[in-house]
Amino acid sequence: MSDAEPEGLHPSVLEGLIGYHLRRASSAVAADFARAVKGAGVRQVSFAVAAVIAANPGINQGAVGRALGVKRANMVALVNELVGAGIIDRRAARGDRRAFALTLTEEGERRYRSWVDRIRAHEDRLFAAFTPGERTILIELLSRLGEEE
Amino acid sequence: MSDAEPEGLHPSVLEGLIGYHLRRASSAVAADFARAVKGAGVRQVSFAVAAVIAANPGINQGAVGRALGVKRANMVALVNELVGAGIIDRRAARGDRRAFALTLTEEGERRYRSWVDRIRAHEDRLFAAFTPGERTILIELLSRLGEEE
DNA sequence: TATTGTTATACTCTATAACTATA
DNA sequence: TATAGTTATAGAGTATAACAATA
Repeated sequence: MSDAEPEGLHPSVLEGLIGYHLRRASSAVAADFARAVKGAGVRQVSFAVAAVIAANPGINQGAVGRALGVKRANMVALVNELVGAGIIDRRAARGDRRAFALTLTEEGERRYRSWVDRIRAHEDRLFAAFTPGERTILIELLSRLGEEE
Repeated sequence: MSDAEPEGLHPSVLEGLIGYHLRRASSAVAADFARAVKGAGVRQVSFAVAAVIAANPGINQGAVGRALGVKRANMVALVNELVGAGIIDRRAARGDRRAFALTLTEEGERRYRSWVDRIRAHEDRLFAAFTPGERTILIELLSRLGEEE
């Protein structure tokens, strides 16, 4: 059935562990994601940051980090990377002089949309053998796990 | 519904991407795994190695690595770690003088069983809100993804 | 006191390339 | 030529601690 034993090995305890399958699936999907956006100058995390900003213009770094489970210390390089690439704009936030308001630039909007297209194509390819119902169920089950942290 | 936006943010494209939910879920489960086995001297990967050896006594490193998607170069430290901890035994393989046959030691069998107990408890706790049917479906869907590599 | 953003740093994980000894 | 195991090393990814400015 499942093929964690490609050389005809005996199945192990791992077959019954959700964590094991999650680990394998997540790393396989991440590897295909990387192939899909190769040369586009974006990674899973930086795309996630761009997506949260796209949906919430003017949001600050800390809020993006909390939404994604990324530590504030690690947000710095991530935001610098996107600012440096001309994807996002970092302006002083009105009302809080400690914070920055993040928005996509015009160029960033275009790049972001092309990333979304590539990534949707990658998921459609990878999940071609899944029915729409199966995809929905998978997302529903996974989203019950990922939001605690 | 889903809570990737804990501060009342607008939902983003990420909500519809399986890869995103996989990433979050996998890292949340891995973090709980780490808490569950804290002090037991085992990690997700080393447990996986032990599990494959437990189910396939006499198997060699390369085969374990291929079964788990771990590069042979990285298997070395992993096997050394388990040998050093007295969990597994590394003997010359009969019939191939390049390879080693790996088995659990007696002590290793005991430790392995206690790890399995802890890990099953961790999964039962984490998936308490999942029905047995949901767990089965989740494993089934995930196992269609993780075995390519 | 708490929070925003920052720097510096360390630790883990994984990938690649080159080597040896056997097959 | 290919495979089993090894070494060395580099690059991600992520975590912690401490700091300045502001709330």
